[in-house]
Amino acid sequence: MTVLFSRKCEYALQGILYLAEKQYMGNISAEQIATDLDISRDFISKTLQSLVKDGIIQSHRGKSGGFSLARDPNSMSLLDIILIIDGNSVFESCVLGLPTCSAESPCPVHDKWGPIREASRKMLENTTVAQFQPTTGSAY
Amino acid sequence: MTVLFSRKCEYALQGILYLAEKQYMGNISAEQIATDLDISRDFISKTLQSLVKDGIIQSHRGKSGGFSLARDPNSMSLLDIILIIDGNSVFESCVLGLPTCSAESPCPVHDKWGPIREASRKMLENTTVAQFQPTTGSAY
DNA sequence: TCATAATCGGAGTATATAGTCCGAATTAAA
DNA sequence: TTTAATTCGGACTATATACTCCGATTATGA
Repeated sequence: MTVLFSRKCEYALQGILYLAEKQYMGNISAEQIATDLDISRDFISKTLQSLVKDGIIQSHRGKSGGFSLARDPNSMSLLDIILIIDGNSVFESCVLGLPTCSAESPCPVHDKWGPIREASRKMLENTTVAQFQPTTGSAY
Repeated sequence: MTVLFSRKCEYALQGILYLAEKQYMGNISAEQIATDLDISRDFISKTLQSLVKDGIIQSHRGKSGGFSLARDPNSMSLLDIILIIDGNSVFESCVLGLPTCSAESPCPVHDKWGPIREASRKMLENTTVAQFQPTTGSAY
């Protein structure tokens, strides 16, 4: 089971952080990414293709083609990626699954969960893709 | 989509907190619970049945039968229920889904996620079912 | 210009989770 | 002892997610 994000989102985050790490190498093939991350080639390929549509990464066909980052890593937070793929339901939904839970009619743990949810959101918002580029010292 | 727990687990938590709230009334029928929580009768029934097997709640068949808490609400934390139904993978798995992530070979957000994970765990551990009984002042 | 290496994209399969249906067993009370 | 109300339990269906397959398209470089 996943923790907070869908499997697709997990793979997307892994893929993007990997691309940031290898950005200086230019285009990276799906084959290469699949091998290094130990994910099926066809599946990571599909996931990355949808990120291309979202404008997060670039792709180039043909010989010496592959994937690379499309945006400035400094202005791309993990939260940005998560919102694009999973939406913000994880930051809005009741942790007990009560559809009626809100500030006005809170569920039994609403107030206790709020600060934790905010902390995770802030953490993901303040973590940029750039932090995983080799020059800033990553530990892949 | 769910936030942290499986849908089954969400329903179980809702059901147990509801039973704590109504404990003084004795057995509550699946019909009644389903109506009040707005869940399908058959489905909440199945979920509660498995909680009976786990020893968390009691059931009684026949006329005026129904479900009630089996344990002392003071010694039953939300964490206990979650561990029984979903296991502890949510507190152990890498938030990015990397199978190799650990303290020795941490993923890029491992250290940032750790404290948040611990905070949620503590919150759930320190929240007992008893806190939702009418005498202690609940807000259903 | 041709062979090769790569993404693209659509359609399909697999699996887990979610949810339903209904008859049998059980119990309380009239 | 009969009736009504309830859980029990097994089999079934639906749906979303995860994942695969493969031919078409595109680009590079010899």
